[in-house]
Amino acid sequence: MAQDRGVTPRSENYSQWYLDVISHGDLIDDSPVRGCKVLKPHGYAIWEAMQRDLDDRFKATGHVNAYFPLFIPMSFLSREAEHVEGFAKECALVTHHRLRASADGGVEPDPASQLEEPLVIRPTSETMIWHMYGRWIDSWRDLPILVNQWANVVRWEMKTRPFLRTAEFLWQEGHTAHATRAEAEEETSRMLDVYASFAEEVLAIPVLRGRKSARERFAGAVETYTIEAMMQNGWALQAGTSHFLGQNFARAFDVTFQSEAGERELVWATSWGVSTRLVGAVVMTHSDDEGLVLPPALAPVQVVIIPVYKNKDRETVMAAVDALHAQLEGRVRVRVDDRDNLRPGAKYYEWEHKGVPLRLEVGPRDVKRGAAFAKRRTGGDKFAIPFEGAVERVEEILAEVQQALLETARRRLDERTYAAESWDDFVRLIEEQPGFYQIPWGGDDADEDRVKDATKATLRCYPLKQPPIEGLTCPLTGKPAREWAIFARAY
RNA sequence: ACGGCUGUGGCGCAGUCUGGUCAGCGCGCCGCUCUGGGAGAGCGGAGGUCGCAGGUUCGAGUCCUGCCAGCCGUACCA
Repeated sequence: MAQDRGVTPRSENYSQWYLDVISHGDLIDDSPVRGCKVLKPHGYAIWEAMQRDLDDRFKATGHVNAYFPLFIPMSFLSREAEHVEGFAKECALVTHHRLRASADGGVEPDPASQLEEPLVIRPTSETMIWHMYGRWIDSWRDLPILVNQWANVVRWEMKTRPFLRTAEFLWQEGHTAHATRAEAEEETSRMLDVYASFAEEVLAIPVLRGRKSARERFAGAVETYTIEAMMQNGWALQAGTSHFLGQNFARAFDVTFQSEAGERELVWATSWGVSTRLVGAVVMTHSDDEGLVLPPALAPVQVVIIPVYKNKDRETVMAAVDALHAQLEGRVRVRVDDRDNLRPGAKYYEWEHKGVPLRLEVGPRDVKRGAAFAKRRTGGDKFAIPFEGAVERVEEILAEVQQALLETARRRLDERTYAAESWDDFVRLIEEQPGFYQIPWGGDDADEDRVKDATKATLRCYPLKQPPIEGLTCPLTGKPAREWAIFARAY
């Protein structure tokens, strides 16, 4: 079934391409539970690599990790009015704590074990954490609290897509408490910058920093800041958010502190998070019609060495492979594929599908001339890398590939950021030419809804970098322009 | 959640309309041999209560009902 081994081309069916890349890359498997996926070792390794790098960045900015419970008393969710409205529709509940044998031979909840108050499986942890912060915060000397947690959360989504939207997902959520508004605002912006530089430096995904409109803002936040990435089909993907929560949660959970001046004041809050959705962002940003492409800085395996030999050459080839492996190990993430039941060609395809940035082939001819035969995952002809000094050359190549991926993605973001002259113009263009539309926006919430109803495009953000807008008129509403806004179709 | 389509060994499918050698094909998998620079070949094997539960019938993969899951579209959302 040679024809079934490939990936559906992007041009033919972009959604199917995405699913094919993930399945050929061996990242995920279906689970028996609706909307829940299994992260297979290669998929999880990508998330682990993200975790490691992000965790270092959080620590470097003064944060510490902690862990809060999965179960939240249902009454907590109702404390903050907007928050409950935002999440009520997608909460899973635990109502019993015991099963018993049922008449049909199976099991059923034991009615006697019904909980007095159902527990919500956390869709996010603001409520639990602010309940706890109430116990921890007494004086200005207890502040700031800069805590992050790595956790799973559950949001009962109707429509799921691997990595981009699943019922259960892995993420980190930072929750900080501050004595002043300015300090909390500064934290919000600092963490947005952490996300943006992580996305660009490690994931090779250029992002647009912006502020969410009221309609798109996190339920319970005063302001939500976002990094928006552009996928290869021109759709936007919210890749991370940082929220200025004001005093909303402090008020809801009655968290006050005594200031230096001796006054009782409400605590200021932020929260910020990124999730396994970022794996989907990487897949969609860099992969091609051959399959997965991983940026070297993120790739669990950066270099794979494939021995090529006839039986009579086995020993000499393997000696050279082992020497090369020893040279690279510790400097780059390298793996030797010495499986004897596959021919080299089959291995090439497999590792290409898994997104490994660089492949080194070592056969009798290579041993003779003292160089490995190399191939970049991202294209170009095969080329020789002399065994001597190979590790430096390999590191150079990985750095080049990393850079090239970022540049390609950045070019796409730039080239596909458009303007629209009028409502009709916009409605037509967003369909024919998906991308980011930079609009001098003058509309209100209702106008925003009208755009969405007509085009499915949403106001992704108000970019933090705002060109002058004085005197411009909003092409979509005819009203005086207030602020530049990005509109796009989004995941 | 709504509408359309789909569910048959691990994967991709044929068979369903017209109920009765209809449990089949390709790939993959296991064993051996020859092989080995882009998905190798030969020979020999293993593997399926036909998504689940009821119903109609002498007889159900095939017909009926319900449920579950997946895909596409729509609505909602990180």
